[in-house]
Amino acid sequence: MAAESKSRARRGVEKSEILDAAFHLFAALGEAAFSIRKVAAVIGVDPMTVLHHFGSKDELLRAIADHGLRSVEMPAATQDWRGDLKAVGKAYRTLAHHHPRVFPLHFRYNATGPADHISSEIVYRALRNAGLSDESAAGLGLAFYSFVLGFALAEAEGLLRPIGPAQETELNALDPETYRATRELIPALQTLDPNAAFDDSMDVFTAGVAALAKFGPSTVSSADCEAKCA
Amino acid sequence: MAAESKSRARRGVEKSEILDAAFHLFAALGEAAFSIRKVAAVIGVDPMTVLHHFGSKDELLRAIADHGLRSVEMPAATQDWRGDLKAVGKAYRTLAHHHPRVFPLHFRYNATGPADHISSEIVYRALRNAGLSDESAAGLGLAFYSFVLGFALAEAEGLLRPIGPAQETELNALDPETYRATRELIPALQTLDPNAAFDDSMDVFTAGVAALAKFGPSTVSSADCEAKCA
DNA sequence: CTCTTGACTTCTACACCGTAGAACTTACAC
DNA sequence: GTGTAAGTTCTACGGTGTAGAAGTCAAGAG
Repeated sequence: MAAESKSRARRGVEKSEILDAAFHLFAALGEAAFSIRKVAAVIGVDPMTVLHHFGSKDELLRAIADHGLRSVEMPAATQDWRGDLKAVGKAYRTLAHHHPRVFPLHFRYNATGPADHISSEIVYRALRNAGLSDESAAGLGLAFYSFVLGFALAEAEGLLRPIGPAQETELNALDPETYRATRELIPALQTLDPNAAFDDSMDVFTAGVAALAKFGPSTVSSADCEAKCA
Repeated sequence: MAAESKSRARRGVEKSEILDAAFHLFAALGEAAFSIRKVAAVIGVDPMTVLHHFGSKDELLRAIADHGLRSVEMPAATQDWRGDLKAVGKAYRTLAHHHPRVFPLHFRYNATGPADHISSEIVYRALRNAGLSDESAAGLGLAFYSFVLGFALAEAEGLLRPIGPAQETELNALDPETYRATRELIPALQTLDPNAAFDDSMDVFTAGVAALAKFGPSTVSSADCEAKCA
C-alpha cells in the first residue's frame, strides 16, 4: 500500500516492533547467534535503523532483558508470607522456563524495572511479616533474591536436570572412598525433580526464617535451636 | 637466543602459557573486550596458534572457567556440617571476588571439573550428616549449590552492594503506599553488609535443614514447627 | 506554494572478529 | 638423506558493531 509505505518511510517501524522481533530472535537463537543485522533482516529494515532506536547493542540487550521481566506477572502480596515468597520464586522460575536464553541477561543488566521493584517489595514485606528486623529483612531479602535467580538460572542453563547415563558413568569413575556421598546419591540424582527440590528449599528457607525470627541470630546459628525444639 | 627461538618454533608456546595469558586477559578486560587475537598479541604468537591448541573460542572460554575453578582450594570435610556448608560457600564467594569477570562463565559452562566434584561431595556429605534422606540431600544439595553460585554471581555483578544516592532517590520516587516495605528498608539497604547477609542466610539455611531433618517435610512447611518449638 | 526543520532511514566504509585451508618450519625416526 | 607428524604462520572469507555522510519525507512557517 502507498499509505503503509509512506508511513514506513515517515517514522519507520515502531520501536516496540523492533524490540519484539529482537526479543523473539534472541529467545530463539541465543546470545551467540544473535545480531543486530539479523534483527534488521527479520523486519526488513536497515541495521542502522535498529541501532538508531537503541543507541547500541548493549542497550538493545538491556531492553530485551527488561521486556522479558515485564512479561511475567508478579503475584499480589497476601497475609501468608510463606506463600508470597514461594509465589515470587515461582514467577521467576516460569520466566526462566519460558525464555531460558533471555534469562541470563537479568543478571548482567541488574534489571531494575518496575516488575523488579514489585517483586522485591513482596519479598521485603513477607520477611517483615515473618517477624524479622529491618537489617535482617534487607540482607535476607537480597539473599533470597539471589537464591531464586540462581536457582532459575541454573534451571535455564540446564544444570538442574536429573543426571543421565553420561554423568552417571562419570560419577561412577570417581574414587569410591573420597566421593562416597556423591556416589551413593546417584540414584536420587537420577530421579531428581526440580520442582520438588525447589519446594523443599523454600520450606527450608521459610523454616529457617521462622526460627531466626523466633530465637534471634545468636541461637539459630548453633545447635541450640534443636535443643530448644526437642 | 637461538635455543629459545628453536624451542619456540618447535612446539611453540606451552598450552598452559596460552591459558594463563587468556585467563588474565579475560579477568582484566571482561568477556566483551576479550578476543583470541588479543591473547595471541600478548604472548607474541599468531592467533591461529591459540586456536589450534583449543579448537575454538568456546573451548578456550571453557578452559578459562575451569582454570578459575581450579585456583580455589576447597576445604576438607569435617564433622561440623554447618561449618562445611559455610566453607563451601565462602570458597565460591572468594573465587567470585577474586575474578568477577570470569565467574559468570561457571554458569554457562556447567563446569564439572575436579574442584566441582569435591565441593558437591562436601555439600552432600554435610546434608546427610544433618540427617536428611537421600532424596532430600540430592535436591537440597543442588539447591544449595544454586544459592551459593547465585549469591556469588550477584556479588560479582555488583548487585549486592549497599545502595547509593542514585538508587536511594529512585526508591524514594516509588509510591509510598504500594512500596511501603521497600521504602522503609532504605536505611538498612544503605548500610548493607554482604558478608553479614551471607552469614545470615547460611544460618537460616542450616536452621531450616535441621528442622527438616528433625520434623520431616510435612511439618516444616507449615507453622506447626513454630508451635513445636514454642 | 516554497522553504526550513527535524526526525528517521539508508548507504558506505572501517576496524575487528572467529576460523577454514594451505603453506611453511622444525624435531625426530628410519 | 627421506619421510612423518606436530606446531606455526599466512592468507582470505564472511560476519560483526557502528561512525559519518547522505537521502527521504511529514509537518509547520512564511
